[in-house]
Amino acid sequence: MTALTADELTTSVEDYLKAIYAITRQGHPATTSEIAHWLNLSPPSVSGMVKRLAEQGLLEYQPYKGVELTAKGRRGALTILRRHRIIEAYLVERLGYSWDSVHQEAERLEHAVSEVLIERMADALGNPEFDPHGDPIPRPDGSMAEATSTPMPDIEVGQEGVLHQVRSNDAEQLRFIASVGLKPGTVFTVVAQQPFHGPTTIRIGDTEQVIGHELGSLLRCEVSGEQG
Amino acid sequence: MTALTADELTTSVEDYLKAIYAITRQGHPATTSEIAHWLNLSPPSVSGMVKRLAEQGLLEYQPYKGVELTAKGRRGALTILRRHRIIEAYLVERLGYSWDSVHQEAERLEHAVSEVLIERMADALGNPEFDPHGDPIPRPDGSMAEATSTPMPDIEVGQEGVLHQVRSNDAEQLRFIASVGLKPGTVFTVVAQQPFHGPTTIRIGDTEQVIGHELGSLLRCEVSGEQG
DNA sequence: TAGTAAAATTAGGCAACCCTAAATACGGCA
DNA sequence: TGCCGTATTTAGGGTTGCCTAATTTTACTA
Ligand SMILES: [Mn+2]
Ligand SMILES: [Mn+2]
Ligand SMILES: [Mn+2]
Ligand SMILES: [Mn+2]
Repeated sequence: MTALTADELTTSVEDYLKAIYAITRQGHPATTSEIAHWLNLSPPSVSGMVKRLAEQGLLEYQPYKGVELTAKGRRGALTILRRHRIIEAYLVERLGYSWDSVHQEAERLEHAVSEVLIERMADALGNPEFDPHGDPIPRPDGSMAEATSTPMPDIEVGQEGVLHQVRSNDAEQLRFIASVGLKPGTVFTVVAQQPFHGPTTIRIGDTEQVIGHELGSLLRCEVSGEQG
Repeated sequence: MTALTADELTTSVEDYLKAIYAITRQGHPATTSEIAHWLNLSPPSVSGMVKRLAEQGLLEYQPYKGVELTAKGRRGALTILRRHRIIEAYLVERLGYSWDSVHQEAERLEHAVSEVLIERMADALGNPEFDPHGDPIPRPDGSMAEATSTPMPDIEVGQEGVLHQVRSNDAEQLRFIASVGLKPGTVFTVVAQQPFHGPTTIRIGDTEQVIGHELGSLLRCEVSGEQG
């Protein structure tokens, strides 16, 4: 009776769905330890929860084989993702948050807002397609814009690029990226690229910055042309 | 260790503090059944929780005698009340909510917003002193404006009044009040007042409305003068 | 194909909260 | 003063979610 009627997901469940969605985006089922690591929980906690989620029909679970979301689970994940990203956009646009500080606030609010509030925020912003990190905002029907963009280290030396998307939720990483003058929309030129996963050197305006490969891979850019 | 460091209160605890604050405003300790009724819980649940809150130093509890908030508990209650009322004000001012529909949304959001967000919302609104229902918004230091105002049934026939405050959280009551054309700020004239807790008849613009005594008592007004 | 290290699950617990049923305390009245 | 109804607490349970320690499974390697 509860399972059929209650459409409400708990905060924990919503965060699990988001995590599993993010992990499985990479093309493989989410393993227990990946989920545990993502959510900062112990593997046994994940094992237990995953069983409950499977019972609720939110994911398919094969012991020792990892999990994948069902259509219902994916719908849930996309709903929360929409909430999260609209909240982030709203906080930045209307309440003066910096793009590298909104994530935490959204992480809590996403579980407390109503559908009505989300749609009002979206309307107030003109129904944006991307959040402040360049992540596409799922539409109410679950579809979303796909930003096909290039990791910064893959851009050839001499090319000019625009940073589109920062694929990180880590506050320290985001703060660091912001501190070197990068944010979605920033235009830069690749000055040098070390081989063997070495760092990328870029010029932003008249300052040069060196970005390690690990961080650089999270920066998704559009190549905007040759630079004399 | 947990009790001393962790300043975070759970959603439940925050709602208990608000309830107890509201009840004890009336001048007497809050009884178990009053709290249970206010929060829609069973008395045993309240008995149990109240013990936990006393251990956390949020209230003083004498079995069978009711509870009263400690200074710490009152601080907590006022913090949530500030959050709740600023959220209500923001939703009405900036996101097009009607004053009779914001309460529920605020009831959830109040537990999820950070101090930073609340202060940004308050700043965006110019640090208002009252929420959309006319309730005073506690300031960060815990002080608040005191609206000394008159219950509608106490206004003499022929007097003009301004509705200042609607002392109800009940969605149906609020909707009804809104439906007869009343909201904080509405000017009206008392046309008739039945004795023995009978209804009040008022004129708003050119329509007359009859308000029962129970509802009328929740409507706090300022008498603005004689009306020819 | 046996051996093993890593990954995952099971076992056993705990804290927060809520509930119903049963027992008990309180306060007013006869 | 003693009885009685009401308010309150205690007893006993349930769910969600998280944890550590122990066990089991898997997959890889020798
Ligand atoms: Mn979250
Ligand atoms: Mn984002
Ligand atoms: Mn609440
Ligand atoms: Mn209010």
